[in-house]
Amino acid sequence: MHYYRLATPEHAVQPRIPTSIRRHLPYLLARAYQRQQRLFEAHTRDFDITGRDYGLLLMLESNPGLWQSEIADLMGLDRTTVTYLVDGLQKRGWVAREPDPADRRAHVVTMTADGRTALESIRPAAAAAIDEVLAPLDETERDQLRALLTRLLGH
Amino acid sequence: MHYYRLATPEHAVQPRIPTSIRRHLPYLLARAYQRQQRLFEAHTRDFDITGRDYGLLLMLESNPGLWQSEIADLMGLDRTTVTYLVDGLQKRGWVAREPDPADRRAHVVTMTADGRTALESIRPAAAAAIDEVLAPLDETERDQLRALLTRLLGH
DNA sequence: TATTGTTATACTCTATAACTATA
DNA sequence: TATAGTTATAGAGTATAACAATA
Repeated sequence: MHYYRLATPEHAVQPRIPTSIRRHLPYLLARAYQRQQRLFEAHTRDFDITGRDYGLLLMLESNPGLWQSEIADLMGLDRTTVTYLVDGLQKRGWVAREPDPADRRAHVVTMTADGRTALESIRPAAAAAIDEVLAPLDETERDQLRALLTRLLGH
Repeated sequence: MHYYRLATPEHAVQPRIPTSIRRHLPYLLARAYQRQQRLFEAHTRDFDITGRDYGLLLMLESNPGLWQSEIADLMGLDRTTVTYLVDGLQKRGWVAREPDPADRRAHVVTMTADGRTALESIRPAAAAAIDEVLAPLDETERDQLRALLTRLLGH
């Protein structure tokens, strides 16, 4: 890319991200997230799923019967966005909504058998994506990153 | 929120993010990025700017006269997305496009005087946002996070 | 009155494809 | 032929406001 500029003395200096920006944590965080998103997409191209869909399935796996408002809290999303998200998974037959007998305003969301099957088939691809994202870090560094991000989030 | 559930024995267990997810790096990265985005928005509400706009202005500050294709490379974006991004900043009068005399296919993007003024007025709010995001970490931890994310990105 | 969820709607961001102008 | 940029267009994701059902 930009061969002409590189070959031309006046333009021989390739534009670079200045150190002030390369050391800027918001920039690093945004680029890391961007890379993670793209690698997840690349690895799960054969499955009709996004990273967030996958995250919600994991959430439901360990926490069956969540209310949509609870999903909104747990994922930091608006109620209407959760409606949209659950709609999509329900159309694929991966989750079901049932009214909560204890509070009929609320709908309880659970994974279906098809959802569990889909989750199992996607899991290896998701794991491969994570492996590629984290490839530059050894186990100790991954633990450090986990600890730092956990502190950052106040968890 | 969910007062009824909390007050009811059957529902006394508040739904929690399971440890398996709380320790999941993709989840932590996504939440950290989400938090950063929202705090930037909250702090810069008085200015008509997004985090990415701000990042591009910083990029142009230290690298005046970038081609749009170079911006695309540096920010990991598609050419058409850069057109859209530069359009927005140009409408606000913060950047200007000029054809590069050395290669008239390309447009050179520079900050205007108004752009520099805007950047200076926004900088304190952006800094406050970053301070709030990073508040849980001391200087040593910030350096560690910088180093780990830099390695993650292969920079 | 407050809360859960839905719907209608609109806006932002992103990318693909087809184009133009230059190289 | 290949590259830089634009335009038209479409799709994802997000949110606000108004609403219905229930508490």
